[in-house]
Amino acid sequence: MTGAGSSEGRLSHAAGRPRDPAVDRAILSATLELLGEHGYERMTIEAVARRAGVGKPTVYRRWSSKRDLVIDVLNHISDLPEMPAEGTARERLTDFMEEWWRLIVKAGHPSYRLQSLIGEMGRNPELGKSFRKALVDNRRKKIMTVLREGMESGELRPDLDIILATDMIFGTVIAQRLVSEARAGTDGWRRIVEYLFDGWT
Amino acid sequence: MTGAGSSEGRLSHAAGRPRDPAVDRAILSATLELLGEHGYERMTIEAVARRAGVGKPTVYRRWSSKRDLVIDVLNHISDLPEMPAEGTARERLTDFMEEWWRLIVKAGHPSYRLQSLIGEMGRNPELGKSFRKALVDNRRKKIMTVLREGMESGELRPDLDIILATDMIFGTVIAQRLVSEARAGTDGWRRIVEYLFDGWT
DNA sequence: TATTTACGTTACGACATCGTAACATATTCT
DNA sequence: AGAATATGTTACGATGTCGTAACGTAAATA
Repeated sequence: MTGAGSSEGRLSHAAGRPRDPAVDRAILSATLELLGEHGYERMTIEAVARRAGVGKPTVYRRWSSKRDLVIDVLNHISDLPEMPAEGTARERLTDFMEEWWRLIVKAGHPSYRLQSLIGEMGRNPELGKSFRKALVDNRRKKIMTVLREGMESGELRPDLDIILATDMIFGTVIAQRLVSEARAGTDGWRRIVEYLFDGWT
Repeated sequence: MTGAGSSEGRLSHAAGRPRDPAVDRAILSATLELLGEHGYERMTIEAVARRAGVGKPTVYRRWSSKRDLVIDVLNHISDLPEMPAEGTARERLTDFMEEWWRLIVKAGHPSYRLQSLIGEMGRNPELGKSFRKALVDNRRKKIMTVLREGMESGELRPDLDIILATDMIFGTVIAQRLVSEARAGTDGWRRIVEYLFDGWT
């Protein structure tokens, strides 16, 4: 199936009206927003076209199906923030969480409304893997890596259950977003790391 | 709108075939299972009827719409586990988490597959409140209460951000279920409390 | 200017689901 | 036995969405 940019194979610019890349971007952007707002089932191609300011055939000219369009969108999703390379595990995680908060809560980027699709991973046979890749895998891997390095450096207890510890960070973000609706304090999720490293007592 | 049991208003048993309460239960049970498996949109009344072993008109005889049926199901959902009344905050939370784990992971009760619907709360205008009530409110309130009591008793730091702390517990459970698919260790989520009270260092 | 391709509008076929009608049968009470 | 209600089967109308066809217009190149 072809996606956006399928004209790249032409060696020279043949006659005919060239596709407008801005249209591609508008469609992808509209899809991202509506996916977050409605979820996969409720989102319609008609709504995507309207939001993008194009006609439905224009969408189907680029993507052969609704499913392909959503897969393409999920594949474009940013895996920011990056994990800082320098500093202690605590410092790196603190900076990471603050930057993550900045992206999600402060900037309100549409891709970050996708946390609400977290349940689709295990329930949507068509797109489960794409959802997981877009929403979970990359950031979770970064967190696990820094925790492992913290254990190796003696900064964290050597018997830390890494899977559970990673879920504690990741899950807190999900709960803040979906349950408390990210009316998080102004500390940019730094306190998550503080509570986890120092404990509540 | 009438739900199951609407015949209760009859003072005496008039002529006619009485409704079978087992049919009510079969429908509610089938709805719970399919809701967890597929989510609200993909779940169909036809599939519910088939799973319950009844005809579609039998479902619509009791609930006037798909939405009413799902609301009824969500209202029936158990808010177990109970929070133990005795002991320190740590002991009570530890027992609570272990019992929660027992219900969700060990017993595999269908209602506990509903965590995957956590995203519906903010996205589904018809049922958002019902989802929130069924999936979040009661247990979250129990956790917040015991944390507050721990602060008052001096067991927890007096400046603990209760909302965030509650989300740390609640979110970890969500992540364990949806991300790590509850291949939690055999310690029944006791370690969550240990990590949160003692910290990772 | 002619040709080629993109585009939006409109309409449509195919399909799925919601919810209900019609009806024969089953189950209860009077 | 008759009346009343529940039930399942079958079919259906209404509606919505997916995806596409037809067509006139726009935008590019030859």
